[in-house]
Amino acid sequence: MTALRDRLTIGELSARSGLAPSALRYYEELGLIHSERTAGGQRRYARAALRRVAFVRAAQQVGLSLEEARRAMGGLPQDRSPNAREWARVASTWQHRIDARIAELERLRRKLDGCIGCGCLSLRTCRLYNPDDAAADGGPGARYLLGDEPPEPAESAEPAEPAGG
Amino acid sequence: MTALRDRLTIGELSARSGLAPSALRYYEELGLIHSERTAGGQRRYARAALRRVAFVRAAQQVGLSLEEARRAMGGLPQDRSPNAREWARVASTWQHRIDARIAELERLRRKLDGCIGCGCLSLRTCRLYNPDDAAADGGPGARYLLGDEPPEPAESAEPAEPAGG
DNA sequence: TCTTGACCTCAAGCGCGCTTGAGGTTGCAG
DNA sequence: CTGCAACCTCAAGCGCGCTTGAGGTCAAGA
Repeated sequence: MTALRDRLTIGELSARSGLAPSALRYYEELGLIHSERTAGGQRRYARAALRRVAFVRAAQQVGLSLEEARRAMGGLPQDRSPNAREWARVASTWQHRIDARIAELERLRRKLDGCIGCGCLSLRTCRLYNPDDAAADGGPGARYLLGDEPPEPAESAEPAEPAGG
Repeated sequence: MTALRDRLTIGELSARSGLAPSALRYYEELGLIHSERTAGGQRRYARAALRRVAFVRAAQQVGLSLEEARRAMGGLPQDRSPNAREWARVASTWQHRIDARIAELERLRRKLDGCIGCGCLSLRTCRLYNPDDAAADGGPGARYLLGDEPPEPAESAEPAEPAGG
């Protein structure tokens, strides 16, 4: 097997990571992974590259761009296993990212839940469900289904009755 | 105020939704929202468009494409409030999406957690942390940090203790 | 040694989700 | 009626994350 040397060809890395060679070259161009070259100019990857690729994919799942992933991996060595400290630091950054993302989704979920369950299906009183006339607060970008809490109904153009749950 | 008619201009919808007019025109082109036109050809939106836009943005948060969002809103009327049944159906589709996404993230989180906490920081025994030598199973795309469970180390192509130094 | 598939570079292209710009029209306030 | 901001269409462009293709080289098995 060509695979038994301690360096991987791009084809091998591709097979193992599930990413196309073109994608790996692209990652390398962006500085996400690193390779050495044979005398003839072909890429050879250290095994650590496989972990880095996995990292990048996971990063994308959490919503990071490739550039952000690159920065996130700043503390990880290119061709060696990271030590505990390095790993812990990077991973903890992640936990926060992930937690934030989960919280965001749970907020969204609860809002949809509440909307169905709050008994306000008359569609006039539920500010979540029917926010049209209390909008334009909180500056551009306020969208209830996303992060923002509905504003107090103070200057709303429509009579709002608190949605009893 | 120009806003008090029951139809919104694109500028008003833009201000209230936080999206640029160009984005709204684009959404309309894709069939995500709908407008009527004045005699002169300018767009006028029903208030329901605001809800639809919020919906789209939320959909994007959950990871849907605009096309998927369009399909997801298939059950919602263009220019009036949806009824309970319509809403419930659409929203429940969402719950599943959101739940799946959350589960995915929690899986990822737990893996990172475990990696730090499992005591395997020798970096040789932890298959999550150091999966290089058990990879290439599960077909292309197997990446431990994502959804896949690490495979049993049985038929691995390599001796478990390479990587000298 | 020869063969052949895997590899190389460079440039262009694609799909998504918009934005920008040119060139022209509408509609409301004054 | 006039002025001017807001609107219109259409076409092109952008950033991201890759893929595709042309044209050529490398390296390992027979």
